[in-house]
Amino acid sequence: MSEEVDRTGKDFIRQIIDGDLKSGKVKKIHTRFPPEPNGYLHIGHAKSICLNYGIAKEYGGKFNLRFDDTNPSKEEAEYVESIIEDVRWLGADWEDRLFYASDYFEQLYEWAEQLIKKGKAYVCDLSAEEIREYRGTLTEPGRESPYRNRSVEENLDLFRRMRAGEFPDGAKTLRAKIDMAAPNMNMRDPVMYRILHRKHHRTGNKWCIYPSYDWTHGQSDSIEGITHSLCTLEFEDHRPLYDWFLEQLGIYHPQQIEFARLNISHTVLSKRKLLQLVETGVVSGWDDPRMPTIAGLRRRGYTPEAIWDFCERIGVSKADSLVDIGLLEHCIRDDLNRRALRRMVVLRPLKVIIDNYPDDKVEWLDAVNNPEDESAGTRKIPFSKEVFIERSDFMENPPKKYFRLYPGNEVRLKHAYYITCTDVVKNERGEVVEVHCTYDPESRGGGTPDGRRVRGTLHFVSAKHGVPVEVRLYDTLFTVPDLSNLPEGKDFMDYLNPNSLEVIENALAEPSLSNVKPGEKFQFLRLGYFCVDKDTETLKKPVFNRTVTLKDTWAKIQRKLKKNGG
RNA sequence: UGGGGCGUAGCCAAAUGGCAAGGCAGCGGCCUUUGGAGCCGCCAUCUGGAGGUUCGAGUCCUCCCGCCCCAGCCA
Repeated sequence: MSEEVDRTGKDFIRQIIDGDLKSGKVKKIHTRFPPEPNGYLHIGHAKSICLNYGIAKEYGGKFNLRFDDTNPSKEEAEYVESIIEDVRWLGADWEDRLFYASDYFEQLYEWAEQLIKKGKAYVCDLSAEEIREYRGTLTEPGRESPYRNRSVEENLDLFRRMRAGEFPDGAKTLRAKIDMAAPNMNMRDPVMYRILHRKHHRTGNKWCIYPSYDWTHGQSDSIEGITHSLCTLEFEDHRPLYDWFLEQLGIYHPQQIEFARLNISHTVLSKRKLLQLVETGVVSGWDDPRMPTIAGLRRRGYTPEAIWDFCERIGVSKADSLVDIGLLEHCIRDDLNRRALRRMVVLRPLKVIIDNYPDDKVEWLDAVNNPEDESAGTRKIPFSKEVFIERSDFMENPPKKYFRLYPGNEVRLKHAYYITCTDVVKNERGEVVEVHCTYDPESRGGGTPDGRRVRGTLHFVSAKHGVPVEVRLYDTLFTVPDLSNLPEGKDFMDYLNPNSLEVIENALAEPSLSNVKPGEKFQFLRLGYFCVDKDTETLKKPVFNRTVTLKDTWAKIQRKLKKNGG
């Protein structure tokens, strides 16, 4: 205790921050999340948001949301709106500090003139292709542009005329004058401004030259007084360039720290690939419940709490990783287990007729809403002579360890009665269409005075009370875990999972589910967690998305039996 | 073959020269009116490899191997 910094268990970034605080390098922590509005946010961005906002909160500091909107040809207002919504939904609070890099265009322009005056930047007439040729390769140094030694006066004049719109797109660029032989490619006279006669979503037609990301990012952080600029690994070798700009300008210097971006198995996390999925119609949109976007996860039924939990569990480091999607699923199960109300829904109904139950009798039985939370209370569920059970809960010739309904076996209908299978009715194709049972009136509520045990408990829906609902079952978007390392000639689109969506249009739900609102979440007993989809309003019937299944021990046993030749 | 990073269990990830945390997955068992949840136990004689320094090395040194990123007027 005392002067030792306790770093145990903290990620390396927090350890650095602890050190900076202790040494007095910084007094208050200030972080930011700097998205480019050219697509929807995904779970990888959530990692960054949780890191940046989490740190600001833990250290009593501040957190900014800033759009890095330096490229009007890719960016749209729709994206800034969705991003704002998603960051807010995740619970990160930027208070009154919502900024745009485009807010700094004028300042950036002035700074550019400053560099020109110092002889550290020049207007270059080389075309894009020529710049590439002059840049050299990874192993050979580049050559200096023939325009590199223009006078300050000429550069200033040309740059001002670039701004004034005298030149067409691509005719000229403003470049930093650094070192064409630098082993770090980023230092080989990088482009600071390009001519782009394009309308910007915020500045409109005010500008026809736009600053590059490299020329914008570090200074934006500097302007905002960001103490720790957290970004992903690919910007590590841009850091010397940012340092160079900041030093030439003589302005406040934030500390950049890089961490590894998130990868998750069986999905892709790159805006380019996600855009492709959207544009090719493989998914219904950025918020398709199969998408790893924040909007998709939200529609799928994920909660901000589960996403935060996930981001905390995966940790932060500099090692490339591929996190098992099972961990994400664990997090949402863990959260929903505690808070989701239980309901009964039968996906693929099989009729059960209880022969010794009175024809027109209906009983309303008590059912616990959530065994994990007594305060969730109870509800009434109807029971009658004819009920539906899950087709998979009956087998005429069951394998070993099958505890569900089969001829002669007694099972419990959850919250209701014990029933015993007495007969099976089949159609001409030999398919079971109806099962006959008898019930034990003594077992009302699910237990008997004699205390005898039944191994199986089934969910059910009373036939005459069942409410038709649509249920959408999702699986992973891709069939292989690692989409970053595919065989020669294969593309990630070659591994799309044809069964990533299965729609069940005629499931039957208990009556309490007849009136639900989009976003509401439930556990359907023995099936999984489900979330009411927004289509509920347009389709005029309840539509549920399966967020995640329950853990399925029986499926595991089946797999084992199969493997052992059972 | 230039530069910048990274290698700890099936997957993440701690460790800061003192006897390899934790989580997910997996495997046993208990319990159960959800084959859910919960509970208990097991799961690295070993840190990419080889040498070296040290009483002591995942941590320090040397060499080697492997993987990722950089040649946009994208971010």
